[in-house]
Amino acid sequence: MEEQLSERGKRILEAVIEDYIATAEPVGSRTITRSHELALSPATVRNVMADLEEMGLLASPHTSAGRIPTDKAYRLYVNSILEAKQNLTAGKRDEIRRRCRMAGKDPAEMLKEASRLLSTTSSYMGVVMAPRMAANVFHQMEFVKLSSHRILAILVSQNGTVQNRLLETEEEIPQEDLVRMANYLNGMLQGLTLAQVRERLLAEMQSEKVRYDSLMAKAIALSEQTIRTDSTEIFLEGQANILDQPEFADAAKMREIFRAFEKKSLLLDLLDRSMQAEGVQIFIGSESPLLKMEGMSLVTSTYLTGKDTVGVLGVIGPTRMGYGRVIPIVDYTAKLISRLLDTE
Amino acid sequence: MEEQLSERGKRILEAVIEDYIATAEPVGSRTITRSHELALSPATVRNVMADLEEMGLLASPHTSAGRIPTDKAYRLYVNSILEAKQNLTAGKRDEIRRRCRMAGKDPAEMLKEASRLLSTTSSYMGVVMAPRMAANVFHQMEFVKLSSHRILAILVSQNGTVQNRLLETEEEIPQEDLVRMANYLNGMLQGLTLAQVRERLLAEMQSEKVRYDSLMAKAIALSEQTIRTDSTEIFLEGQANILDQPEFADAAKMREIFRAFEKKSLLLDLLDRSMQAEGVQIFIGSESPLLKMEGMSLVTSTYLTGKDTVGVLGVIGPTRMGYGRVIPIVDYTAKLISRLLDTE
DNA sequence: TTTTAGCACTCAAAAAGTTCGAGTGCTAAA
DNA sequence: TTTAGCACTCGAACTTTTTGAGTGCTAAAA
Repeated sequence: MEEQLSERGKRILEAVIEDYIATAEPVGSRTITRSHELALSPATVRNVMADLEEMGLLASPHTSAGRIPTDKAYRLYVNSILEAKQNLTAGKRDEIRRRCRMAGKDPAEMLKEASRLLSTTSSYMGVVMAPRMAANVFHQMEFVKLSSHRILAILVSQNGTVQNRLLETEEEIPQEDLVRMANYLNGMLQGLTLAQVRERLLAEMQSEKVRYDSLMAKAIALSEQTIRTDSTEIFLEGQANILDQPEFADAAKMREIFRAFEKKSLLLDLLDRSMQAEGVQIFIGSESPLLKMEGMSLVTSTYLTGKDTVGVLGVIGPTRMGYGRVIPIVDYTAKLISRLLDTE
Repeated sequence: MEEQLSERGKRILEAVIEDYIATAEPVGSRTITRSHELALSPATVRNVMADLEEMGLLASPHTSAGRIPTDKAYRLYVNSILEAKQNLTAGKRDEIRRRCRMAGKDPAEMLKEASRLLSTTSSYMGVVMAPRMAANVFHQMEFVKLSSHRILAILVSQNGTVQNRLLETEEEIPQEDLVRMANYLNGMLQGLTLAQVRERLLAEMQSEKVRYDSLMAKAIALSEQTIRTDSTEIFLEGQANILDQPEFADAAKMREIFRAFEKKSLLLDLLDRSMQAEGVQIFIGSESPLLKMEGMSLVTSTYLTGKDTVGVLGVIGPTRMGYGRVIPIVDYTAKLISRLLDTE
């Protein structure tokens, strides 16, 4: 804080971070002079490291161990990476593309595959938050009669998402009425988001003209029932990957983490927050409000359909994560998903 | 083997198993005389235990530790439990019923909830294998036109399962043709299982009469595309529960287990096998062909719709599992699910 | 002024050594 | 056939010792 970070300090800090990322062991002055050619003696490095420690960028677990980067140091490091946007190798890019394509057209399927993909390519956990149902744009609605009192309502959104709901009706509704209802609704709701659709339906239910037309009243009641869901889905894959991280080797820690992720609501908060801003975002350990996230970081990026940010995806790993490797993966995957969702 | 198991031997074996289940520690002669009133001295118990060891029912980790039951002993124990069918407390039964009801009508949703339920009530892992899609009975099929070249095909099975598939067509098919196609198919396929449907469609594609009717040819081709899935879904819940089991406390073991369950195919084999016979079945540790199952047991029961066994559900836990508690849970849940699926 | 060599010091982790006690098997008496 | 008694075993837990990577400081070299 007090003093400005010198060029040399920066170099050494980077070296510490990189070594620590690679080994998960506190790194000492000796190690650094060997692995990064800095043309400096360990003693000098020690002096600099002491300064860095004072600035709150390094910490020593105990006197006679090496030092480890603090969250603040990671932040600095990550910011410098974000500036110098790296690119993926062509191979990686191809792999990602290929696997996303494979998943087919169903958006949910595709997002799940993306999550799996993020986890395998990063070797941490992959996470994808599906677009809020309410943000989807209405495309079409159909009612299919299954038996005298059971109707299957089908709601198709413009991005290709399909929702079904089985409805039980009091009285039998003839097939041709169902068709008329669908036509009427399709005309009325064209191009609205599902959130708007909902509002519209509720308004409509109050209106005079509907009171006198029991068929329309029914139609509206039915569609209101159909649309009454807004749980946001989260795909979390590759949890087993974090078992390989040495920092979580002990059983108690592991348990804590698994328990934390079992409740997806915590994760949801975090992802929601990263949807506020566009593009790649990074939460490092203590920066996150999620208590149990101690020792973990989250790299996310938003994805869009058209011009609207609709969802967010990313990678969760230890704070000591290969950011340089992970950031481009997340970035590229988000862009790809945006493109794939858009062509629909 | 050699010698027949005496009544007293049986009592003592049971005592060892129960203590071991409760504590996960090797149990010694002393402990047993205290916790189960057998009116025997430790020395006598020791003698009997030595016999049991010779019969391959007990094993000692080392000379100066107590003894632990072998898989063979568990088998014996479990068989005697199975005979003396225990019942659940009314409270537990109510809870299970309540939670299953809550899940609503969608079969997939219900099975997932059942899996979660099995995991929380047993405090091990819950697993449910959904009915093979192919075993479902065809009820109805509809085609909904989304845009000029995109059709949404909807397949409804008699148990209420709905499948959608987006199809792209070369040429535009008018809405009324789609309706005719659906009618034709619905007539033809009524009451067949999806497996039979598939066969029928393939046969039909060859037949003369279809060759000359391009509309029918199209219909059949489309529906064939729709039905072309047969992945069996498995719901596995409560994995975090096994982290609490002391036998899996060390990190390496945990990792192994999580990795094993990540590939659901292994589990699928095992569940498939337990579908061969009806009712509650138990696989104990080494009896299972699944290598990684070392130290784990599986309690399953089949569930039915009508008279046909369609799926299997159960609990996976350590070999040292509270069988007496788990077996009735699994049994009751399977019966309940059968009933709920049936009323549809 | 900055860098480096030298040195005493620290402290966790690994290795080696102790102690403790639950549990065993055997023998001989009840 | 059962039990009391006893010597013996051996892992778990605790202590002690050793080791070595790493540190901070000082004083000499650049």
